[in-house]
Amino acid sequence: MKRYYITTPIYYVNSAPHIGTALTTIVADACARFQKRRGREVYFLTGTDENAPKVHRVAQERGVPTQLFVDEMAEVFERTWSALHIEYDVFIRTTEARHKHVVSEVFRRLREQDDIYRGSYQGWYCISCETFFASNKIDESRTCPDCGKPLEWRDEPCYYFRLSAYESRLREHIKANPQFIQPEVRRNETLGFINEGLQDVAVSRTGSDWGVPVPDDPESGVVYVWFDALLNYLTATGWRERGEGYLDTWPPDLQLMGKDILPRFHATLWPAMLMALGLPLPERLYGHGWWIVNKQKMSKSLGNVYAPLEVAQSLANAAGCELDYAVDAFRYYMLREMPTDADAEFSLEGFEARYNGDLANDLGNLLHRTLSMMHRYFGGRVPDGARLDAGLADLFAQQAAQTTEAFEAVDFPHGLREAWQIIGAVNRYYDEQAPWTLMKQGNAARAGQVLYAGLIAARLLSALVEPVMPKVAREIARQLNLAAVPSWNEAIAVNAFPVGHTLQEPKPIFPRLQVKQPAPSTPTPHAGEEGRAVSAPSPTSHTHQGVSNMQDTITIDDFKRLQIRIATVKAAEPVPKSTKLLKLTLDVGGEERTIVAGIAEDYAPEQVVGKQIPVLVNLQPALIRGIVSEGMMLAADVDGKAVLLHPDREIPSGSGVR
RNA sequence: GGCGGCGUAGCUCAGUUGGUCAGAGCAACCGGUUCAUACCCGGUAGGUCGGCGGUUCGAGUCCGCCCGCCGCUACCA
Repeated sequence: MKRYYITTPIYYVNSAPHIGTALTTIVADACARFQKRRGREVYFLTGTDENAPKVHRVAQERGVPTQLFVDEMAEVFERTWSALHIEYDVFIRTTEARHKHVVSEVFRRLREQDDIYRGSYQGWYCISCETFFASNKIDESRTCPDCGKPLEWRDEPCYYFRLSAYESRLREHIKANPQFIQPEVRRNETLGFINEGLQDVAVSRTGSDWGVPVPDDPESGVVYVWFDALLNYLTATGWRERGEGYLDTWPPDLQLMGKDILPRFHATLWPAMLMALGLPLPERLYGHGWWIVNKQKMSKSLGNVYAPLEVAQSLANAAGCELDYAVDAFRYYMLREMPTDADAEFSLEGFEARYNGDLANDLGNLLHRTLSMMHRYFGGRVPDGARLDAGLADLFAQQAAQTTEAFEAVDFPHGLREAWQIIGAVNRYYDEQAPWTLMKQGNAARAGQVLYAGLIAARLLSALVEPVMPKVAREIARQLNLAAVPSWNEAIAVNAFPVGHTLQEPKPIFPRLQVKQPAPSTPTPHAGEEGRAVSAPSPTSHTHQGVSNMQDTITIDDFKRLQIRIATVKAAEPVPKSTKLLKLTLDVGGEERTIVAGIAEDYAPEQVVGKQIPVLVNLQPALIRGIVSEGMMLAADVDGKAVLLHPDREIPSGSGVR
């Protein structure tokens, strides 16, 4: 029987995993675990894309041999995934010999059958984006329209893949197979892209020898990194060396990725390559949305990139919960809030709310109160005559079925909502039946029956939740004293606990996070405020807000969130095309920072160099006039004029202010 | 400009093929309960389902136009 083959993209190794790559990988892992639980044999592939010229360049900039660099980065990815409880079957690296052989062979084959032909290319190329731009798309600055970096002029012979030849077949396939591209937005987008006419794609690049050399023609450089990268999915099945054996895995059942690489790569170039090879196409391509942070895209230059492990670790620290469960909580949050069609907001507050609400109060507390009563009333043993009320049995079965359906559709937010209804139902059931009252009335038999529902629910939930929170599932099973988390099919059994079955002592899995003291009056956002917020964060800007609320008080904890340090101004220069802005280079105690300050009307650059000033250093970075401002200087505001503040005497840069 | 999508309670969002669809969760307020991790349960939301028309016996749910936001794409005469 064919294995369920699921893939993530291979990730660029020039930056560490963030919550975006974590999302794709966690979704893939949850899908893989879900399929396994349902009894399918699964083959789950992830890996790293190491042949990109950009990777080579980054390594060179850091003065590290490229192979060493990619080795280290690949390890960072593997370690991160392992820490996030990702259970992949293969971790592929495109620098592996077996992959390079596949790339060469595919290239050769397609060239022989004239799907790849020789031509030449002239145009502007962005190394960072690995993309060519037509002359009419760029302006005189000759910078990349996407990333703003300088473009290089390329004029060289090169090989083309005959993508245009597959235009109508691609369109027909997409139209005939609605499940092929999901969600629907991406499908429409892809069809739109195809309908504008597909151009042949340049599949060789000169200028860098890092990558797979064009076979039999090394003069032509290396194979285009996307052509190379997409083939990893084929390599991993053993297509080249296993004869027909690879068909136990091929084609992929589910290929997951971010929405950005779906329409033009995975949904056009990739299937066209497969058509050219005469191979079956993937069953389903799924492109999820992106995380946005404070209404902005995550980007390194904005500095709003979260590292998944740090997020989990900080929760573990704050809540006093085991790291494994904090990691699972992070997985839960990723999947519960997973962006599908549109992008979705990622926030620590949202994460904490899910943790306290869904995990501590709902899931954790239900297990805990059930086991507590079982121990208090029945010595931790399942009493005689306990069985599940029929109404609840039906509801459990129904919710499990809904969860299954949603997980199958990669709709985790929906599936988890369905599963959580079981918790609500049991809590209500407890409330109505009040086993504590039954005990006082001496009706232990009935009380045992009521609590039995909680045991069955907890057992069922351990199974339903396993794809999302594997360690938590195991811990639930352990507290229930089960040998293992039940399989998906077993989980719905309603007579799972024999009479006399002993239960472990309850232990909170998710210690509740202490809620911060709420501010006396919660400021509500006013219309129009956002428009002003984008103005340069000059030290005087808040005076324009006018009605600042004097009676608003904050807690000491609020204040402690502000990190203010004394910085020494190392350099200052006016920001071009602005009248109020100075770009300051600061020494913040061994660390150099750039900030943009709105003081140019009051101070000349040379007046501030060497000065020591207080700076809010944990302000969210902002892009101002093309400069990333990593903090905000503090100054007095005298009728709209900035007046610098200095320490009483010279002190070390980086000294804290409180 | 073209194509696609979105705009539903303070917040985050569900709402298959038009007829208990005006909902859930969170936040807030009130009440109940006490087995439990200050937890759980119940109640309270005067939401013109972005606006205006239309189709229909009946429309968040279909059609047209408009406004606002987003994505892709094109930057022409």
